[in-house]
Amino acid sequence: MSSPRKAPEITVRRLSLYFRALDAALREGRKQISSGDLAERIQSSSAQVRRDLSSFGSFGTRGHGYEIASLREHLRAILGLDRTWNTAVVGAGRLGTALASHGELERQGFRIVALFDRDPEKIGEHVGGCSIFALEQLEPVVQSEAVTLGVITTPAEAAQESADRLVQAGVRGILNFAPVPIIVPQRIHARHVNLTIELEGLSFALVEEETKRRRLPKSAGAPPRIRPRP
Amino acid sequence: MSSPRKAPEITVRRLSLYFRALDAALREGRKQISSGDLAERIQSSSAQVRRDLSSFGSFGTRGHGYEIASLREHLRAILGLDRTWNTAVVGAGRLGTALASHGELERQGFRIVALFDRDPEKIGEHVGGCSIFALEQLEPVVQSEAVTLGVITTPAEAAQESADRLVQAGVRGILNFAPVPIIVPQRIHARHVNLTIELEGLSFALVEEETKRRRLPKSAGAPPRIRPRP
DNA sequence: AGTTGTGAATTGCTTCACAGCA
DNA sequence: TGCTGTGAAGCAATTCACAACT
Repeated sequence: MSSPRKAPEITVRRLSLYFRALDAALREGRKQISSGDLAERIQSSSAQVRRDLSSFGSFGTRGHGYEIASLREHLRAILGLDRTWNTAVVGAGRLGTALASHGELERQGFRIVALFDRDPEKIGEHVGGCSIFALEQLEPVVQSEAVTLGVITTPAEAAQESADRLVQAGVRGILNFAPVPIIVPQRIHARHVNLTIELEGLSFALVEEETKRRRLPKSAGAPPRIRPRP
Repeated sequence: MSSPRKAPEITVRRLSLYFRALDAALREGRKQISSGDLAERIQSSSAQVRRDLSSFGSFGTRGHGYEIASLREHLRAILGLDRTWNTAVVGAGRLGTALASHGELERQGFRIVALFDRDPEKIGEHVGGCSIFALEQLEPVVQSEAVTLGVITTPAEAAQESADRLVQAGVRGILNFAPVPIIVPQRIHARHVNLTIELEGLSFALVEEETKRRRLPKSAGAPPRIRPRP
């Protein structure tokens, strides 16, 4: 066991994956799991799994592996999923409403308590059990509902203003889906998800593959056909 | 300059950011840009920028920096954005339709040519200029429309089947938004975006911050008030 | 016998620092 | 002079490999 020092971003990302893999294993009726099995489920290595977990504590038993339910609870607590995070979404477009009606978030403790939009047409509508408010209501609602997380799904132009309002109102973390970076004070935790970038990763990989294939002129995907003897 | 060896994922991700930053600089009327300036725009370091770019070629001029328009074109080509990627979306729920009507994707060359859904009610509807087809139409449509990329926005249960169908039909890359990993053959490039994981990164950070604050009992956010002299 | 937790070795990524060139 | 491109150094993450424990 080691003391809970540091927290490399990428490790935390894997913790989330372990957490889901444990859920799956539990649903299969398993009780114990080895680092090797867990690794396989998230396409990693057993050494990686052990290293990741041991940096937060000593959760396994030598010779037996990890007790699934207990490890799952540990991860839940480490990830902060053992409490409810009241969350506000700014931008009630398709993406914003998709998130609001996305049961998975709710299930993990991210409770969407309000949507905000500039469009007066939308105000008062209900999506997935929560109301759409005018932007001007952001500060009072965030405060009365004790909102700690904000999600921005506005167009690029409105992203920074949305961030400013969220910060002003008192949220501590922001997830930004707008295709521009937002500037927030040091103390605020911000993350950025850009759907285009994910697709660009794929297009890069495909182009790279073509280039590679062109360089070494063997086997173009399909295995070399064996010419039938005459 | 070095030969275009390897391609670390994380570098490619930054190339996408540079690409967008160059767009912004261009809109501001700039013609040249230094590694330092570019770095600032994506919150990185000048050394990082130079290293990243130089691993794909020698695009700058010593003493002057990079010519924005030209560097942008290079990145566009490297990222494969100089062509059109016909893309199919499986799952015409809120997220799927959000993507289909998301102009940004189209603008970067990812043309959504079809949506597929299991629900007979939805079939024949139009979203953002493309039709919703029955799942059974996937293979013929993918082939007739020369689709190379697939996006999965179905519920978890349908994700693997969707992946199988896409692969079977001939796509080469898959972006998966379902909250379960999908298994695809080696030759297929797959990526995974999980909205919950992004939020979990934030909740982890907030919990960690609280823990840290509790350990060193000074300054809880607000600076220590200086007591007014009596 | 089987599997963890972890030092040590390794691999990969980032930053330093400066020669080389416009 | 100013800024790139890049070896070399430094740092971080991963993997190896094995002692420790059930």
